[in-house]
Amino acid sequence: MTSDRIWASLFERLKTTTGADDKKLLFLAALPVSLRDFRENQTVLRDGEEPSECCLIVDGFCVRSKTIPDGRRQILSIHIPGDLPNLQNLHYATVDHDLVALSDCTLAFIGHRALKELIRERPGVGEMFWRDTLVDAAISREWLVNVGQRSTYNRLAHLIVELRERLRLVGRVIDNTFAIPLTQEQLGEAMGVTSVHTNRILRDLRIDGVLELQRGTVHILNEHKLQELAQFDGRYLHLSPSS
Amino acid sequence: MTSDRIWASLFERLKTTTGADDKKLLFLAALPVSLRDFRENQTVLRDGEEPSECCLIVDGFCVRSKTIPDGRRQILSIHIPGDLPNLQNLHYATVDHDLVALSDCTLAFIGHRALKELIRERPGVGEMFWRDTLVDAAISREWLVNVGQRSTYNRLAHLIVELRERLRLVGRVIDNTFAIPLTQEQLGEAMGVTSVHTNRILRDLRIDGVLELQRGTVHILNEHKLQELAQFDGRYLHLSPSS
DNA sequence: GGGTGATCATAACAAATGTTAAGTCATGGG
DNA sequence: CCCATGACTTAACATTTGTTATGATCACCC
Repeated sequence: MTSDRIWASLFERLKTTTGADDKKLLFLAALPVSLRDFRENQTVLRDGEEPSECCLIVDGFCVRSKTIPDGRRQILSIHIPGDLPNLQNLHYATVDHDLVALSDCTLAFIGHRALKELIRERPGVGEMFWRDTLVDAAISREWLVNVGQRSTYNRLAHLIVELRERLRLVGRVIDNTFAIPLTQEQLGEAMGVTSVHTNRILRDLRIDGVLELQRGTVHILNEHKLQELAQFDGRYLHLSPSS
Repeated sequence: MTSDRIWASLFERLKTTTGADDKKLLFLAALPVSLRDFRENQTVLRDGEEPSECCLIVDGFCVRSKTIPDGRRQILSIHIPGDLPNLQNLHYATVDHDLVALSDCTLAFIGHRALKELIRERPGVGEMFWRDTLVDAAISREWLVNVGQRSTYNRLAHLIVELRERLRLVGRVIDNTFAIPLTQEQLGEAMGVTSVHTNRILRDLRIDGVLELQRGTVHILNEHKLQELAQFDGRYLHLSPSS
C-alpha cells in the first residue's frame, strides 16, 4: 500500500478540523509505520495491555468497548478510517478498555518513540494530536448525554447522524448512504439497551419511514424527520479550526 | 489567599498521578492567576462561550452539564479541588457544555497566553496537562459504562466510590465520610434517571445498610457491600505515573 | 416565629425496557 | 445442495423506571 493511501483519511480530517498545512502533514507521512490486517471481531488491543505503538485506522471500523464483571458490555466509541483510537497511550501506559475490529480492517501502527520524537521537534504536531484527543473526549461526553437523556428512538437517530457527519469528513458517504457495520446487538451495546429493544426501535424507524438499516448499510428515507429526532448539534465535533 | 493554597490540591494530585517534581510545579505556581468566587448554582462557563482562560478549582465543587432542547440535563462530570475542568479550551475555542458551581466555590483563572507560553518553554508541563485531559476522558468513558450498563443501584455505588477515590487524592475524605453536594435531582441527572427514582435507590441503599446521604455528606455504613455493588476497578483513573 | 421555596419522601399508575422463547432468514462450508 | 450458524424478528410477560401528585421537612429571610 502506498504511503498516500495510509494517511489519506487522517489528513483529510486534520485539514478540516485543524487547518493543518501540507508541511505539517509531510512530517507525519515520513513516520515509519507497520501495517497489519485484522479480521472482523478480532481484538486489536486488550484491556490491561501496555502497547508501545499507536494505531491509525486505514480502512474498516473498530470499536472501543468495556466489559464489566457480570458480562455486560458497553461500546464506548465507534472508530472509522482516519481515527487514532489509542493516542492516549502516549501519556499513560495501560489501555483501560478493549479495541475490537468491527469489520475486516487495515491498521497502521506507529511507534511511541518515533511519535514522541516528532512531537518534541515539532510542537505543532503535538498540539494537533492533543486537540484530536480532546475532540475524542467531547464525543464521549455527547454519548453520555445520548445514553443518559435521550429516548432510545432519538438516541439511535443521534448516533446515526453523528456517524454520518464523521464519515462524510473522510469521504465515506455516497448518496446519503453509508456503512454502519454493527449488529443489532452491538448497536444495543452502544446505546445501553438490549438487542431485542434495538430491534423494536429499528422497526419503528423503518415503519415511520425515517431510515432503513440492512446488512450494515444505512439508507436515509426522510432526512427531515431524522434531523428532528436526532436534535443533532455538531458543535461538539469541533470541525472548524476556529471553534 | 496564598499561592500555596491556590495550587495545593492540583499539586497533590499531579505528584501522585504524574510523579511531577517540585521544579515543574514551581513553574506552574509562578503563573499569574486571578481568583474569583462563585456562589452555589452560579454558571462559570456557558455553552457556546469562548473563554480566554482555563480555570482551576481551588475550593468547592462544580459540574459540567449539557442541556438538550427538550430541557433534560445530563451531568457529565463532577469536579473537585485540584481539577482543571476546561483545559480543552486551550486547543479549541468553544465550550460545548455548561460549567456550574455546585457549592460556593473559589476558582483560579489562568490565561491561555501565559499557559501556552509555559508549555512551549517546558514541554514537560504540556505533557502533564495533556495526560490530565486524557484521564478526564477516561473518566467520561467509565461514566458511559456506568450509565449504559449498570443497574441504578450499582451505578450510584460506583459513582460514590469513584468520587471518594478522587477526593481522597486531594485530602478531602475524613473518617470515610466526605461531601457530595448534589441534590437528589442532580444525582439523577448524573445517572440518567429522575429524582424520584434516585430517591428510591437512596432509600434502598439506606435500608440495606450500605450508606447514608444526608445534607450533602456521605456516610459509608458497610464498606464491603459498597465495594461489591460498585464493582469498582480504579485503573481508569491512572493514579500511578507508570500506568 | 411564621411564611416561603427548595428539597425530600412516598404512593399509584403509566410507559419503557428487559427476559425468555420461538421461529425465520441469510450465508458460507462441507 | 443441505446443513450449521449467527443474525434478525416477534410475542408474551416481568421488571424497571417515569409521571404525576401530595405531604413532610428543612433552611432561610423578614
